[in-house]
Amino acid sequence: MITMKQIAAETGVSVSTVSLVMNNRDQGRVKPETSRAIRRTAERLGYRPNPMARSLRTSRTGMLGFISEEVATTPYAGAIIKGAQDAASSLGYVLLTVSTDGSDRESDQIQALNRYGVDGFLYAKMYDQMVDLPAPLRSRPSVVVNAQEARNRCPSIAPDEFLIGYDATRHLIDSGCRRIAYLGTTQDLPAQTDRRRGYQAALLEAGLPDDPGLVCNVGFNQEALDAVNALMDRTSPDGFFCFNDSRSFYIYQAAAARHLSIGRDISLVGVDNHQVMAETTAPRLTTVELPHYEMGYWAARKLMDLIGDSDAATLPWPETLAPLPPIDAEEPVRIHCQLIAKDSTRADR
Amino acid sequence: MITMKQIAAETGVSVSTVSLVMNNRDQGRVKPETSRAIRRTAERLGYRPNPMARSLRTSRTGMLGFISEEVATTPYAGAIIKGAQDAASSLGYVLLTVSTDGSDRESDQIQALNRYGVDGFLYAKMYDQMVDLPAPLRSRPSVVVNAQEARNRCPSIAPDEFLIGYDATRHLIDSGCRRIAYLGTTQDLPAQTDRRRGYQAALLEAGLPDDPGLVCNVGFNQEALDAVNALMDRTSPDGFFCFNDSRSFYIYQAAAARHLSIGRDISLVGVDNHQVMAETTAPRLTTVELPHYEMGYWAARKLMDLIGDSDAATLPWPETLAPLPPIDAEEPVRIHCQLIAKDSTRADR
DNA sequence: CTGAAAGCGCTAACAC
DNA sequence: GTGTTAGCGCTTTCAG
Repeated sequence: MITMKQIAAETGVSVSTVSLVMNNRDQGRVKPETSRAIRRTAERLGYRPNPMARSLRTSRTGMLGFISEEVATTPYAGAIIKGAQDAASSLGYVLLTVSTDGSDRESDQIQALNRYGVDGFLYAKMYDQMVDLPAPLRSRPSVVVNAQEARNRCPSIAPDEFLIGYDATRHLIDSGCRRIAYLGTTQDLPAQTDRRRGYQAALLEAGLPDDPGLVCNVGFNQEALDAVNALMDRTSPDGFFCFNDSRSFYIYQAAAARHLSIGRDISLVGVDNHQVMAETTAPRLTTVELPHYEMGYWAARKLMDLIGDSDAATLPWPETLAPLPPIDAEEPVRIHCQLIAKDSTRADR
Repeated sequence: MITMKQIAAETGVSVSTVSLVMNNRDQGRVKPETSRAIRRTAERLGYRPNPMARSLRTSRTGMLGFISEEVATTPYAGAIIKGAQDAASSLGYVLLTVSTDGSDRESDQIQALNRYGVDGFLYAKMYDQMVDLPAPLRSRPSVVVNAQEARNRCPSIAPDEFLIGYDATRHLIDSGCRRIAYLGTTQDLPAQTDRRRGYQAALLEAGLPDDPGLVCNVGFNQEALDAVNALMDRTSPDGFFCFNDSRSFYIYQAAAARHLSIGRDISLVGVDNHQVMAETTAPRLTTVELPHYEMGYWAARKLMDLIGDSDAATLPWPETLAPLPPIDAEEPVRIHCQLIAKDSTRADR
């Protein structure tokens, strides 16, 4: 590791001058040619500042604390982390990650992050829910990811659940479906109620009846499969909007048993049903993507903004958020869901 | 943040004495009662050392760099991270994570980690493969996770692929299956060849014929499904060993179309088929778990050992690695696969 | 046994 | 314009 001292010696100036130049505080304070000389040797020697030493004076480390629960079980954490990571690293920040499964260890972990001097916190959840920001975070820059802060104590970013239901149903309608079933969950989640509201809104708007017999909320296993079988026998829908992967999977099984082909005989829009269909191609098989990457990205950007990093504003929004895809695609299409950002404009775009 | 200076002032001693005591270097150097007094005020004030300041002198930060590619797409990264995390945090270490998708950014990321002064590196891959440890890591303590270092430049930990095939097949045999199919992948992976060898070994050992007609390597989509359908029509196996999630899924579809029930009519052992069956319960539906968590844990432990932390030896091995489960379970069972650790005894146990 | 002093790499007043 | 100085929190000789 090469230090300012060495640059100073090499260039024949003092350390403070080097410091001024390296921090771009040399406007009108250091003679331009001195500046240039310093920059050149810094370049030549491959100087990189030592963040630790710097933090001792500035109490800013360039590290963001990333707190998430149950990282282990879901694929989504990775995507969120990656998004946050990308935003962070393009501004020279770095992520200090901890996962907290046992709830009591959470405050220990936060302690640890604080000792390491993180500049702020990303508090991520694995599914959209109401959360209380942990007390130790309330006095520090924090952003909630994939959830909503109950008392609006800090910015947060989460999927627009209503729009998910609306877009998915709309997509099925536009593909020609007329009897569209909603296969939801029996769990009491904001996502469940809001997506269903979106589903109904789309039906109404299209002048289609909102037939309660087409709504089916199921749990797991045989019981769920039985319910789906009953639904199909009773109402023979031509399109399905599925709450998640496992729900899509029941449709798959029921359809196979009836020798119905997804995409040919019936259409299906599932939320995040990546796993089930990762390697399947079929028309009229549609995935609503939960934009975990984008949420992570947005949150990190917002956090750096909160911290006071003026460069945060210059960060581009990742291009992956596209408008609704064409409906007649031969390949499975992906609907990118919108986000709701609290405390600022809608996802800032 | 409360500092040594404050403790010194409060106790009426000098900072250096406090330092000695807090680092447990006070044996026979500091009067026991002074030590006790210092410890008491430290306790009372809730003193925690500042790792940044310490690292300035010792050039040890207590941070481990975690490098992984394609974190975004797979659920496994999370599990590995969590394992590493848990091992690390129980010794007071913390994880600095970076993900490198673009290959050229990798060295930048490593640079960044180095500037932050990480004590060593975990280099994780998303599937078992041969890797070359990146050059900048070769001179630093490093451990390869879920892959094998081509030139044995550093310790590594990876699943025992042969044993996966053997255990899975053995499990099917023990459950009464006699015509066991292997549904593999057409990709050229070490996992594919080794698992298949294990499959054959188990058959031979049980005196069952190794019928090539029962081995079926497929790619994706309709083509794969067709192959599976053909396989079932041709040989009607009573048990399946599936390479991964998507392969299991094809069996599911083919079975449903024949009104066969997994668990009742046919048995299935799939590797890591968590996603497909996460919420399914059925007897004779078995998952071979790839112990990502354990690999992360082992690797972090090994790394801290490499770094020279003597406490690393005291870390317990996580209990989750259990022996083969009973075969007549009513619930789906999980087979925990064994690990192969290079450069030390087999997974240290 | 304990404290004074130097220094890790860097920043920020304040002189010159 | 540039250098001197002090100090962030901690460790580590070295005196006493």
